[in-house]
Amino acid sequence: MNISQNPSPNFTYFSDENFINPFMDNNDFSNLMFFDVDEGVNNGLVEEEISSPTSIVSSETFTGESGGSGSATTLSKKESTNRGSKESDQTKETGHRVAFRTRSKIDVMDDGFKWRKYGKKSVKNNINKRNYYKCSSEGCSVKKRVERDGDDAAYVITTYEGVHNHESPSHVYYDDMVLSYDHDNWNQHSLLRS
DNA sequence: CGAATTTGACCTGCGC
DNA sequence: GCGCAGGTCAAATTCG
Repeated sequence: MNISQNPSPNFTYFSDENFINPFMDNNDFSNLMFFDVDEGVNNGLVEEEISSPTSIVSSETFTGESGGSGSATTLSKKESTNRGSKESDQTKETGHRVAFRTRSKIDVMDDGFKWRKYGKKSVKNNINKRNYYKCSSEGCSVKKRVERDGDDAAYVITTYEGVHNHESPSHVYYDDMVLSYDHDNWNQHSLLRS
């Protein structure tokens, strides 16, 4: 498998035209989009701005600060689904989720992190299979889902869950973009940029 | 031969 | 309570 994708949930990358895409050969990021995966509300698929290049919809932390509107609720519900004590604690700390859709010829993009595939499933409303990956780095429980858009197979929807507790093995592309990233201000960043 | 992937089974939550 | 859907596990298989 290929070392995969991106957005180390430490992201800050993909900042508009400044984003240096390592896989430009296979992807058309003119339609890259970020989704606020506040599932249940809009299913993460914010169908808008397709015409505007690299529109960042939003990205939020799930670490339910009491101020959060709906996402906190969603998260706690999620957490309860964790089996027993397995990774619930970890998930709490890394309850960070981001989804984005890219127009790509390949399913799995190389984001510098190493992922191990642990599942594959066909989902409703999508003839394509959804693939499940975990960060293969020891102690890092970040997960990723990758699926082709059911409406337009030219697009790949990637969802990251959690935050890497380590740096990207190939910390190359977005070096200076990531360094100053501050979780708590990510929203502001995206809002400002957009 | 060890590591990674595949894939069917199993588990859990949710809606009816 | 039941069935469906999504997510994860783990044995079998494939790959380097």
